Amino acid sequence: MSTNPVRLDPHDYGHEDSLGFLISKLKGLMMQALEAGLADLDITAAQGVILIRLGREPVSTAAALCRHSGYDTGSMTRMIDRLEDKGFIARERSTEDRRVINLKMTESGQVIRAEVLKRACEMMEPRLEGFSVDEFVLLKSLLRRVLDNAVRLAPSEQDGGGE
Amino acid sequence: MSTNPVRLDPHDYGHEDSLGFLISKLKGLMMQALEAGLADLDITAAQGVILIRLGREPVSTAAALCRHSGYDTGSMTRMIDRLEDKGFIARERSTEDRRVINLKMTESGQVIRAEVLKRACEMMEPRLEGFSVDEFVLLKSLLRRVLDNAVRLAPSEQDGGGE
DNA sequence: TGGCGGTTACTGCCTTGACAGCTATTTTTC
DNA sequence: GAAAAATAGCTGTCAAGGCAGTAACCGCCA
Repeated sequence: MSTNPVRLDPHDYGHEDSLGFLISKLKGLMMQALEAGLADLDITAAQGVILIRLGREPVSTAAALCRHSGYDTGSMTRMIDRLEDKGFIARERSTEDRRVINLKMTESGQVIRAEVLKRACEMMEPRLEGFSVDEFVLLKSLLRRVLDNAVRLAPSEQDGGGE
Repeated sequence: MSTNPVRLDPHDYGHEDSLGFLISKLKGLMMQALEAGLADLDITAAQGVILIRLGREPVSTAAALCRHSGYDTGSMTRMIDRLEDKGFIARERSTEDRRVINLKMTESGQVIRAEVLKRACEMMEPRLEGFSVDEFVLLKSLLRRVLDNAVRLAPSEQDGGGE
């Protein structure tokens, strides 16, 4: 467990089969496809992802979204501005901790979120063509292990996902 | 092969174990780690990736880099400006096709590229802790299959990787 | 030969995310 | 209880990528 059998050779690394390339390219294509799928909703893929995340709990905060998404607080403030302008979420100052602003989804936000989620699945499914359920679960578990390593090695700001 | 056994339920999708989340988060952490690893070289992770790619062939063009990386041509022009300003690559108008500007790595560019590649491997290896070589190969092959689907489904601009 | 579509590279313009600095508030420490 | 540290959110500034539009150029086909 503590020894690592995978050795990377700089001479072979950095081409089209490197993990970094596969991950980067896949992320880009997925976001691009989601962007296109949401175009008629007047919402960007980045905004859709935040909506999906925000809707998982009844109330959340900007700081929690930052930890989860990797945005900094300044960027998140303006992201929330955009979603608030569109009427999908509402700010509400906390009475328990007056530093905190609780974020709640509006009714139209919940409607949009459900539609975004549906389209995200519709976007992803054809990209899993040829996969069995077992393979899909295996892929996710392998990625989870790399991600856990990456989180553990990151300088700080861990967020296991629960928050 | 043509039927897809993986069905995604919007009710379950979009959380911390969804493929989209895993890929996005991993990409972000990897780029962030590479960024930190290259800081003292006065080069960004994005620039390093372009250098790695560019160095794989003796001569390439901006358009080829665009197809490979997903950047648009405008962004690539300025990316090349930055790398040229730093003395890592040189522009040279093609005589065969006068629309084309061939990109060549300078000597210092090749030195930097080797160092970037070395540090990229050093960044990645600890993130593969706990993986056997077989598991690593398996992960990449699964990702390659999703990526191939994603490329096939993208509106256009395919680039199998060879070019 | 000359037009027409496609390609290459470049340039404004805009959006958006990162970084640093700030205020207000809470928590910790003495 | 007061000072110090930490946290939450906001603002200014900058860097960088996307999009649209442009000019030069190639290949094709009549």
